[in-house]
Amino acid sequence: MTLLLLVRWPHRDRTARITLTRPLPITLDRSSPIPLYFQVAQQIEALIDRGELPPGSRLDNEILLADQTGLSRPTMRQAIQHLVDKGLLVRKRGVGTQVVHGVVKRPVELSSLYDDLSRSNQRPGTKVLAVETGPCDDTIAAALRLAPGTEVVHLRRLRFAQGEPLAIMQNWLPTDLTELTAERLEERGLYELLRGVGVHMRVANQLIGARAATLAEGRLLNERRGAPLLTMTRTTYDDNGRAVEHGSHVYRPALYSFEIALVER
Amino acid sequence: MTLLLLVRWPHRDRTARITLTRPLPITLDRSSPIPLYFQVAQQIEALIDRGELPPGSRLDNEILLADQTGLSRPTMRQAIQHLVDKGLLVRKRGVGTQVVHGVVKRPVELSSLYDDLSRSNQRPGTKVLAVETGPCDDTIAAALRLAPGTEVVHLRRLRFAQGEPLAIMQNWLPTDLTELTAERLEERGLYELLRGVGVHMRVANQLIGARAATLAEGRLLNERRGAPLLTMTRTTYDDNGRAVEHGSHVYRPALYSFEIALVER
DNA sequence: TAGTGGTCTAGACCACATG
DNA sequence: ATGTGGTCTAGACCACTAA
Repeated sequence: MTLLLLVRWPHRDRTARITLTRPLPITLDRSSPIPLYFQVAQQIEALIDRGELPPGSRLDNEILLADQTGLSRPTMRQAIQHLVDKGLLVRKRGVGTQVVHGVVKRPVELSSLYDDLSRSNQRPGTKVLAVETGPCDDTIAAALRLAPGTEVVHLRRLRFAQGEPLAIMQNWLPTDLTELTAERLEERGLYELLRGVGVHMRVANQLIGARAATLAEGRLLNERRGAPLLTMTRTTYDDNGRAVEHGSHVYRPALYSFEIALVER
Repeated sequence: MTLLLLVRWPHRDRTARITLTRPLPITLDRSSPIPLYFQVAQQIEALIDRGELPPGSRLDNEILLADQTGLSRPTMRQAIQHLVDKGLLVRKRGVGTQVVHGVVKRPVELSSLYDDLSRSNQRPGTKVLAVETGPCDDTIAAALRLAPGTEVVHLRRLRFAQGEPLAIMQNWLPTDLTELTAERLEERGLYELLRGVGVHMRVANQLIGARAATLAEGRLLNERRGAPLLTMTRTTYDDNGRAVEHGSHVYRPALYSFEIALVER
């Protein structure tokens, strides 16, 4: 019977439905400041990570899950939607919710605006090449939504990972955010410093491309002139919608790449 | 007074609060199959596009907006959250909701899994270099979650934009999805063909990098050997969580780059 | 202190997929 | 016909921000 179906609708999922015999072991702490939906999402994610919810396995439906945990349906729904947005679950109306296949590697958080390299292998090193304040040119002014010629801070840093040069990072920021010194920048990432002074970064637009290394870039990165480099320019906005940072970075592609999860909503 | 504040908390938004004098002109069609929250989101987005809600302007609070439109607060909230997820709005508890600064360019839809190049300038052309069926190697098998040696379809295409070669695209797909022919692939994108036979793509993981062109790639792309190329490998999953496509593409960086919006949730 | 968004509840009706 | 997720309502309480 099943085989016949596969022949007639060959694009159907051919893996057997894996259904848990027991309800999900979710425990809630209603006195915690962590939202209930988030507690649920974290625990389901942990189950997926530990393989207790293998790829392709089906979750119970929303209403049943809500009953089992003692939550309302909208709250349980919010938890599940959170994991759908992260690319861990897939749902289809009339069918149900499944763990997505192919979770070898946790997709990089779309939501994280952390300094790109703080998650780089082991101790990332930083050498600050320049910290200067001066009038910005028209390009930077346009990116930061400032009047041309406004004073901005200009950073130029060289990043290392495991002793190897990894990236040249240039950034421009409004002068009034915080006092940036080479010492601080060599022990903490730029984003970490900004968060530490109360800047809440919310939205960023990134443009990722490639180009050949200049001679100067090659010297800094141990590459020859003309070697391919991965480039990223980015403007970041805070929770007031104000531009707080513009960056122009180049990476050695053998040591760094961008991993992105896309989700259809 | 305002100036004093700016001196004491200099990282605050220095733009004057722009508040609309009139309620948002939202009209609803309750008989439409389009969800109400989506109708609202579309109309607010249109207002932003037309400049009637300029960058930095503040929206009324959720409850007021819900009253004005005759919707419940959760529904209005869903509409606003939709635009926050798209990077158009920014909200802060205790403060309100604003249009984000810097909307020169509509960020590319994170949600869209459309064929990368169908949005490329004007008439994109395609030359199909190969359409073959055969056993896959271990790399492809792992990417598509198939047993090694399973038969798969292998595509190799050259993309043009305005007559210029733009990208070499290789893709591998399970054989049971649809019948792919060179003719079909030259008039429609791969994703469009897949959607046309009922495949609903939901999640994709992309890895973006760079490397030097090989001699063969250079010949196809009008580049010299060693020229920098932008690379993207991707695996796409459907609404059953099944891998439906794996791609490995190289792009000429002068003609193509990736634009991405990141949103902190 | 007042105003905002963040979270949560307990229902309801509907569209869609499946058998 | 049944079961699923998608949408919607009308409230409620809380945490955070700003004045």
